[in-house]
Amino acid sequence: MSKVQRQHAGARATGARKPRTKPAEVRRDDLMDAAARLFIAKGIDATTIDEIVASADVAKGTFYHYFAAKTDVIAALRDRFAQGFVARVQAAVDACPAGDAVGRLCAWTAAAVGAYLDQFQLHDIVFHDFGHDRRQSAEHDAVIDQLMTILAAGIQKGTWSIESPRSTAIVIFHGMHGVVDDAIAAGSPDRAQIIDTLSALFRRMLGDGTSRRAERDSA
Amino acid sequence: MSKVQRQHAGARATGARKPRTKPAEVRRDDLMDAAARLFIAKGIDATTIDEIVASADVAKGTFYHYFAAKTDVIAALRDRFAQGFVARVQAAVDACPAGDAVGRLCAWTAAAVGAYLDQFQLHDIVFHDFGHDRRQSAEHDAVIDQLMTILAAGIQKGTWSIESPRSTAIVIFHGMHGVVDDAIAAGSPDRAQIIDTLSALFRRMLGDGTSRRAERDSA
Amino acid sequence: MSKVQRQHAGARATGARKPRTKPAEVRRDDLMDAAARLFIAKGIDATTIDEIVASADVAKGTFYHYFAAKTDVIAALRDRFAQGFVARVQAAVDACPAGDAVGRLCAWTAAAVGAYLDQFQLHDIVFHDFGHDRRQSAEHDAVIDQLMTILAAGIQKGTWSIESPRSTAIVIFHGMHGVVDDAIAAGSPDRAQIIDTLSALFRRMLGDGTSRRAERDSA
Amino acid sequence: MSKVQRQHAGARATGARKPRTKPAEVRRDDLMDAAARLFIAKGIDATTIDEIVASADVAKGTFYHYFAAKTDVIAALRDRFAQGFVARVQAAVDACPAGDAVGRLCAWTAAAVGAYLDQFQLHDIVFHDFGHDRRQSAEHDAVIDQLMTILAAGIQKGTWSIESPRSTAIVIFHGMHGVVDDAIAAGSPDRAQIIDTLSALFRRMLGDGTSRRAERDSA
DNA sequence: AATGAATGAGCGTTCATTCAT
DNA sequence: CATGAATGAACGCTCATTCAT
Repeated sequence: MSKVQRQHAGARATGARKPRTKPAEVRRDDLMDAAARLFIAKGIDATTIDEIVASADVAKGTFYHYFAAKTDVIAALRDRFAQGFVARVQAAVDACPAGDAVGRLCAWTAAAVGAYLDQFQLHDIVFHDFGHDRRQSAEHDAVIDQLMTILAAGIQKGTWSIESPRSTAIVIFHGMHGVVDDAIAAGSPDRAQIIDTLSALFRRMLGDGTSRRAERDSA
Repeated sequence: MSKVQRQHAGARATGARKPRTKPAEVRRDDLMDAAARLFIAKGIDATTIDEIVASADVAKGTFYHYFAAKTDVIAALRDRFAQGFVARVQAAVDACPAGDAVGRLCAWTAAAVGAYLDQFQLHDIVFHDFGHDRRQSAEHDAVIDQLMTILAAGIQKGTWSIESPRSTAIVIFHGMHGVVDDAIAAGSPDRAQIIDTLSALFRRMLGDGTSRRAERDSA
Repeated sequence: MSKVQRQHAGARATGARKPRTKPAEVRRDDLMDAAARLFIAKGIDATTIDEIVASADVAKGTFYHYFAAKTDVIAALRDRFAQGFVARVQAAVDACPAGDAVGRLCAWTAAAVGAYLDQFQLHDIVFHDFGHDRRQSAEHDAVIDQLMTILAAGIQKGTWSIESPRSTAIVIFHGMHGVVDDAIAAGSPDRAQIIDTLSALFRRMLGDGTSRRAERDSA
Repeated sequence: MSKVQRQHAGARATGARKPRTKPAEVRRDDLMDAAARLFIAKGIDATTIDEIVASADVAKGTFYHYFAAKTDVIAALRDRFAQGFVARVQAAVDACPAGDAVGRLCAWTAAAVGAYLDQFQLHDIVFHDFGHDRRQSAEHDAVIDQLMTILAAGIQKGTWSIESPRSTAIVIFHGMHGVVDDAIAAGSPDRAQIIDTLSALFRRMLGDGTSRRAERDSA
């Protein structure tokens, strides 16, 4: 239906509207930051576009200049999150010598626990309605691949012997999520302890000779 | 065409409406079944009360006789699901001798994988918006307790030696979820293989002498 | 997106909301009447649902209880208009003896001019966006059929001889519309004169012996 | 994906944007052509300025260099259409000897049918929301005047005797529109036949001796 | 127990128009 | 001439919930 006739009585009336133009990237980030802040604080559904634009200090139309729909910001936030997570963990892993499979897995565990603990609120937001819940996702796949690469190196060196690297990687990733979630739910999570517990479990699951010997020795 | 015309055409044609009274339990289950069907088919938010009552063939007001709000059906569905899941798994576990910790864990794994595969769609629905995502939930706690009981028996018998039974239980539970999810996402899940893979991983993680010996023997 | 949480703070807050239930037909007509009034006064696009419900003194939701969308009222109004037009004209035609083809055509002309003059504003509204403008429509077809029936009777009796009854009927119908539109545009339309002028033109176009003889005589 | 990303990718890739200046008339016509194309394809209301400028390959602001508002393009399109229609028909009429009233009317009918069939889609667009629908318009008046001039010549020569030339002209014009519309709606319109049918009807309506004599002879 | 008409606050989205560059 | 980021008023529509019958 035609809206031509009544369009824009307002814009004309306001008068002093300076464009306050910013580089597109900055504007876009402003909007994403504002959205993330509000989504975490009150949830996605309870956050209105009006609140987002108010928080980013732009007009409503500007939001739709950068995002086609509300769901688009969520997707953008998800991409940003996933990229950051993988990059952060990878950096920690790469700080270990390429040959030290056990060290790299421990580094992965420590970095993943840390990154997840630092960002779990945003994580919950951006992965809440995505795809078939937690089945299938870019972040998920990237992390699983990351883990499988570490496992493959250890297997090749003979450090570990596992039949299904993919399933193992999945158990590690989801186990990590579960244990951290449990710690968050319980109250004040102790990072060092979570990392120790998980590292021990994972190394044992991988048939790590070191952990087995340690057990035997301590027995 | 307005909704009213259709409704009225029907009402008028029938003449005297019979009360069609059903036992409360049946009505309630009808509504829950209708809701579950629709929730799975189109998602919770996209399902309206109108659709639920239409599917259950009752009037709108009837819905509010049995549930105080839309969220109540979800909660009722969640309880029904959780009870069924735990009961089904427990039955399988109890089919193993009380002393056979390894057997009981394998039974748990097999039953949990089976139950989850059979119900994952409903699972996704009822746990989607619950609490802080997957942190904290009745089902979760019940299952973790169930697992911890199995682990405790094995630890006491000396079959397994683990430091953090709770974390171990969580890794098992979430690992199972993750691997099954991955199989669902991949296409046609092979139950037997999933169960074998998981059982092997879990036994190794528990420091199961049997699995270790098996490894050594095969080496 | 879920609106469950914020739903209906208002309904609860208002307190005293008496249902003021009316028979569905009456409510529906109230809404249609209010819509027609506003559509004529300010145009369809400029009329908001808010105005319609305010004018009909019901809540916004009530509108959507009876009509699925704004376009639905227009369609309902169109049906009501078309039925009324055809019925009114047919009644006038049927007041003439079945054998008097000329009389029936004159009756058609007079009644159509009258009905159109009485309702042209609503006519403009309801047929404005319909189909391919004025090509193809239920009302159009019904009226053309009505006219063709009259013509067919006259042809069979030998009163008229025309090759293309359909085209003739269309010229009559559209000619009538055009002349009445012109009279409306010009200012105060004189019904009797319009009817006389049109009747004379149409009878001549039909090769009406009467009109031809009249011409010859007056010559 | 946000619009901005796409836009920027393009803008950035191109680097220095060439001014791509065109003569004002050409730009204006480009915009009108783009608008006409889109209006016909999706309707006026459904066509946005964004789409028009995208189709004409200019920036949004450029549109407002040439037209003060969206309605202005429609008006410009209407003028262009009306001028073209009248000119085309007039040229055909003027190809007949000034004294041959019947020939000139036939020429008018043939040319009008042809022009309308060639342009009915644009016709529908530009006259859709104009004035009181089809009552009153520049094109309308110009065509009616054109027809009345032809009729006046025939009346003066004694070829025709009609009391209300204006009403007759209107019936001819609207009758033509109606019959062509009907043919369009019916499917593949046969121009020659439409023209023959209309010419016969119109000549009879005008009391054309030729057509009357032809009838008598064939009887 | 069952019905279904009525409610109404609220939100996402659209898009013509402006103007600094 | 040309650009395109920014504006913001306006509106259709949804749907959980109530309550008189």
